[in-house]
Amino acid sequence: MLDRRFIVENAELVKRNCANRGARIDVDRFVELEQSRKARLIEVEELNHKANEVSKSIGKAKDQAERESRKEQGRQLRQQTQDAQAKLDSVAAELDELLRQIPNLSHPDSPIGADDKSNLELFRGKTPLPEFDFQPLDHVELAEKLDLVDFEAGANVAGHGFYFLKNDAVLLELALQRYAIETLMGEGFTPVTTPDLARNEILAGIGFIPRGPETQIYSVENTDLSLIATAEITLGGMLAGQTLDAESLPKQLCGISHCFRTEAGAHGRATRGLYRVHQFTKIEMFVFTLPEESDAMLDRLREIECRLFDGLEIPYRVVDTATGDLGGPAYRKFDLEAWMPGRGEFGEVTSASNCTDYQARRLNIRYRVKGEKGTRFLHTLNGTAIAVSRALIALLENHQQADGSIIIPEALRSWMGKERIAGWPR
RNA sequence: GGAUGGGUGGCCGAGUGGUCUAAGGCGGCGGUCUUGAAAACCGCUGUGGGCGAGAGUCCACCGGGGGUUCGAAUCCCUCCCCAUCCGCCA
Repeated sequence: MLDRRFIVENAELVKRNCANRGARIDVDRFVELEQSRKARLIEVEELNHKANEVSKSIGKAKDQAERESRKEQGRQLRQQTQDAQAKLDSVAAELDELLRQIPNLSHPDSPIGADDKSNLELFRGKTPLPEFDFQPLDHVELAEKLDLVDFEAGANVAGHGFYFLKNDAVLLELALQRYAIETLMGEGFTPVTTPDLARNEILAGIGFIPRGPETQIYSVENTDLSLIATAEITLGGMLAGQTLDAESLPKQLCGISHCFRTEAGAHGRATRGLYRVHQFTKIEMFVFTLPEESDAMLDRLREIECRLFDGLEIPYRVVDTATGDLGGPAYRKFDLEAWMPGRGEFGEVTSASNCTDYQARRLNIRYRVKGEKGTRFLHTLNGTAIAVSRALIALLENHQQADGSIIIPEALRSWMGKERIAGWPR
């Protein structure tokens, strides 16, 4: 969320930003409520002050009669305080509701537009689009012929959108994880495996809405826990409530987790195969930085993603995400979209965001500069290293051969233990 | 899951209803002394917020939330977390 005072002092800017992002928020109402909140806060503080004075005087009162009269005075003041506090609370609650809906500011270079149609292609990866001298198959057909994925069993066990990986697909998943982790460790990231569940409070701090008809989140009945949609949630939550020394930044984590998504309302749209599934494994980067370093760090995350996909020899394009497609927390977002021959189009495989202090303010993560008074909110960034299910699609479809085999890119061979998934006679 | 003991400032730790304005120590910062340093001594040293041009002043904060009371770190309820033991278990 944004700083309250900033919103009041920059109401026009915030309004314009909300419009660019397609967020319908009554910013004027917010400003009005914030002013009212301050007035009520002053009232409560003054009453508290008076009541504190009275309470202190009781201990020093000289006789019983005086004590009793002061007590009565105290009772009245406390009653008034309570009434004033109730008014303050109700204003604050409405204000907070609004505040949480206001999206982050946007980077001046982010393309302005209502949705992903306005996303701006920046450049392409090193690998050219494949040219097949045979009719290429999509990953679902390939997986079936090579016995790599069992969608039917997944559906029987857990429903549509679930699947079993089998045989070389399992080795590929492990190889992809190892490849990503080794690369990131080389970049100074600390590898972690994270819980696959988190408290709803943490989900909300990162910017997810755990309940409601539109939610992407599976929640666990009779608890305040949800299945995580990304390790961003747990990695960001790892330091919730903490104040770090500036010298300890940046803190770079990479987490392996499963990701669970209900995909509510997504039916009928790209639901074939592994593209839009309810569960997948993902290696995620998460970074806590100083504010002045977050822009450069976002570029770095994007570069790492490019290196990972160049290494996998998968063609992709890099996209600068339009304001209307940024979601709530992101200030700027770059996606990598891999070429997927089966779909005949590019499909999102990674996403890197600079969330500036938006998540840090919600999660109360601060830093302290040696010799300076007070603390400030740090910046958080996240980026996909490898989302296994979508990386699998791109790998299988781009590296398929005329004989039905799949060539394993050089970078994965040592982890995979082979250079080819054997095919079948076409 | 059950039992017991805990959670206090950057860290350790005292504090069981009213000068708590949270003792004391460690660490940190500044000073005295010294050629310099150490030691010793002296002083300062939390976070968030309100009002104020500022000096300053007020409010809140002792794991989170709620309650009792004129008054809560202290009493009550509840949740979370930590430690130890028991049970279950890969």
